[in-house]
Amino acid sequence: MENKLPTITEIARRLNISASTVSRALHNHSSIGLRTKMRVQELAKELNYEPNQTAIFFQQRKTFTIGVVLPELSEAFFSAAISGIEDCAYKNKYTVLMGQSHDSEEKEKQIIETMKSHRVDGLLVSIANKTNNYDHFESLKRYNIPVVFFDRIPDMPDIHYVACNLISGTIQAINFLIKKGHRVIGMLNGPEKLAASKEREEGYIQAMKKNRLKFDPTLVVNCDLSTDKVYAATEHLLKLKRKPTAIVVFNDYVALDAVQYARRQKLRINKDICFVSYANLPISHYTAFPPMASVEQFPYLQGQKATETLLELLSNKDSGQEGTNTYYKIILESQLVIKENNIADQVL
Amino acid sequence: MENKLPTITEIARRLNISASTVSRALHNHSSIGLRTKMRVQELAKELNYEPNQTAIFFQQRKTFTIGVVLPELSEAFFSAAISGIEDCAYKNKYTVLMGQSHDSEEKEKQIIETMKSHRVDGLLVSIANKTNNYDHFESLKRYNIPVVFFDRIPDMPDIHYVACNLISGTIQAINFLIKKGHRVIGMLNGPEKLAASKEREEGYIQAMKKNRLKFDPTLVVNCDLSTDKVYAATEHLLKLKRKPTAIVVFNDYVALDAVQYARRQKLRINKDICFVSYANLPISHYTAFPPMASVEQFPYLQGQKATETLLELLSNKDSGQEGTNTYYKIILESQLVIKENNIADQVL
DNA sequence: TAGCGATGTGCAAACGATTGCGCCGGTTTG
DNA sequence: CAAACCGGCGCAATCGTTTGCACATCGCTA
Repeated sequence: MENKLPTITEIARRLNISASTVSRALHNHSSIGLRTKMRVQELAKELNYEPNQTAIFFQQRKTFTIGVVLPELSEAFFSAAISGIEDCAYKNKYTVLMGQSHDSEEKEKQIIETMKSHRVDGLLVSIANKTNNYDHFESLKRYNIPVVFFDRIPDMPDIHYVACNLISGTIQAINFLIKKGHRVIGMLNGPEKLAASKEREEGYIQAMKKNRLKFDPTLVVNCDLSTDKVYAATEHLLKLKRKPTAIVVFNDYVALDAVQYARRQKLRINKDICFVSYANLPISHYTAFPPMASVEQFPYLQGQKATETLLELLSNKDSGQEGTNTYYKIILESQLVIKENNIADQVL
Repeated sequence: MENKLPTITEIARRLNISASTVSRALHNHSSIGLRTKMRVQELAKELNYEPNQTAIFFQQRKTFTIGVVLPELSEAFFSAAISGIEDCAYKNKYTVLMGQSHDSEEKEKQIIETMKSHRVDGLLVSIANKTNNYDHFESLKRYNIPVVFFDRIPDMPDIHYVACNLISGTIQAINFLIKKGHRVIGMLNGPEKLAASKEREEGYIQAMKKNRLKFDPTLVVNCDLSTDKVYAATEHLLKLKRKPTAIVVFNDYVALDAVQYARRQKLRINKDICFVSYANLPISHYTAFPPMASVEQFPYLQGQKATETLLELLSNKDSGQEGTNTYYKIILESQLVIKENNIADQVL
C-alpha cells in the first residue's frame, strides 16, 4: 500500500551516487562506467522502477499524447478511423485522448479547449457538421499545436489534412448508373459548406459531362443530414418534373432514410428508384434495401495516414524546423463497391 | 510565434510581486488583497494566461485523466457506452484516454501498461473476450490505480463493476414469446465463460420454470460469436427433433447472422421461426428482418454509472480514505423492447 | 614533471505551480 | 502604551527528471 513508487532519487540514495548518474545510467549514456550502469539497472529492476512520466512530460514540454476530436463514434466511419489512429499512435508510443463533438460547434470548442489545456502534442480533427467558425482552430496555431484534419475538412487556408477524393468514386458511381440505363440521376448531397459535399457535386458534374449528358442543377439538393431533412430532400427530388430514376446519396446512413421515405411512397426500390451511396458500411449488408453500390472511403487508412502526418509534424517540431510553411494535403482515392445480390433480392 | 506562453512567474515579474501571490490571487485565495487580486487577474487575462496543466499534474500527482479500455469501438454497445463515459468525465473536468483491445489479451495488457505509465488516475475496463489471465489487473492494485469494470466483467473477487442484469430481460423475452404461443424456444448463447452468457441461460431457465414449461437443455447452445459458428449453431437448433419455433439470440449482430442462415434454409422469418435478441441496436430498424424484440442493456447509462463510480473512488482516494474495503457492484435492469412493425412487414 | 585527453561523476539549474511558514506594518485591545 | 492580532504578502521547499558544465582521477606523452 504505502509502497511509495521508487524514484530516481531513491535509487541514487541507496547507491550513494547522484541522481544525474542514475538518470544517465538508465538511458545508457556513454559517459557512465559499465559497473555503475549495471548496478543502477539492477536496482531499478529490483525496485520495479518506472519513470514518472508526468515529471518527464513537464520537463520536456511534451506529453506524447494526441487529441482526437470527431463528431460521432457510433458512426462506423469514425470508429474505423479511430482504430487506424490508435494503432498508429500506440506503435509510436503515443497515447490517444478522445472527444466527440456530437456535431455541435460548442462541444467541439470545449473539447479543443480541454485538450489544449491538457497540453496534447497535436490534434487530429474531423470537424462538426455545423461548425461555421474556425477561430478555435486558429488559436491553436498560436499555441504551436499542430492539427491534422481528416475526412471533414474545414474551408481554411494553410492547414494539413488527409482526405479521400470523392470525385473519382462519384464518377465511378455515375458511370455505373448510366451503364445500367439511368439518364436522370439525382444527388442528395450534404451541407454545402463541407468540402466533401463539393467534391460529390464536382464528381457528379464531371461524370455527366464525360457521358455527354446535360448537367441539371435542380437534380442536386443539399441538406443537413437529419432524418427530417433527408425525407424532405428525397421528397423534393421525387416530385421533380424531371424525376430521377436513381439517386446518389451522401452516405449509407442517409441512404437508409432516403430509402425509407421512398418506400413509404410505395416506390419499389431498385425498380422505380435506385440508390447509390458512400461509405460502404458492413451493416448495409443486412439491411432491407441496401444501396446498389457504395463508395468506399477507407476510414482506417485515413486515420492511419493522418496520424503518421501528425507524428511527422511533431518530429519536425522537435528538431526545431518549425517555420516550414508547407502544408500536407494527402488525398486517397475513393472506390465504388458494387454490392452483391442482397437479402432483399432474395425476398422478391 | 516565439510567444512563449505566459507563466505565473512571468506575471509575477511584470507586477513586481512574488509567484506565490500570483498563484493565490488566481485562486481567489482569501489572504490576498483585493487590489492585487484585480491587478493579477487583469494581467492574466490580458496575457491570455493559462495554467500549465502538466506542471500541475506533476505537482499534484494527479492527471485528471481516466483510461478506458474496451474491446471494439465499432460495436454499437461500446460506442454508446463511451459516450456516457465521455460526457460524465468531461462534466467533471476529466479527460478520456482510449484504447481498444480488439479482444486480444496481449493488446489489453499493453494498453494497460501504457496507461499506467501515463499515470491515469483510474481505469474503466470492459475485458477482452479471450482474456483468461488477470494479472495485469492485479498489478494495478499495487499501484493504487482504481479500476471499475463494466459490461464484460472478469471473474475475480474484490472488484468494482457496473453491469446490466440480463436475467430480468431474458424472462421478459421468454414471457413475450410464450404469450405469442411459442412453446419450444431455443437459445443461441455466447461463450460459456462470460457472465453475460450465464445470466441469459439463468433467465431462460427461470422463465420456463415460472411458466410451468420443462427446461430442455438441448435447446440451449453456446458458441463464440463468429459468423461461421453462428451458422453452425443455428443449424444445430433448427435440426433438432424438438425444433424450436423461436430462438433467443445472444445479440442483434448475432441475430443478423442467424436470420441470414434461416433465410437460406427458406424459412420464413416471423412465421416459421421467430427471433428475439439483445442490445436493441438502432440499425436493426433498417434491417431486412429484425428480431421481433430485443433486450435493451443501456450502454450509455452503464458507461455513465461506471464513470461516476470511478470518480467517487478517486475522490475518496484524495480524501485519504483509501483502505475502505467495500466494492461497488452496480446492477442495472435490462428491459425487453418490442419492435414496431418493421420494414419487412411492409414488404409482405 | 608538467601537461593533456580520457573517463566517470556530481552540482545545480530548470521546467511551472503550490503551499506552509514567517515577516512586516498597522489596528485593536487590555 | 505595550501586547496581541491580523491582513497582505514573500521565501523557499517541493514534485521527479534531464542536462550543461565543472571537477576529479588516472594514465600517458612530451
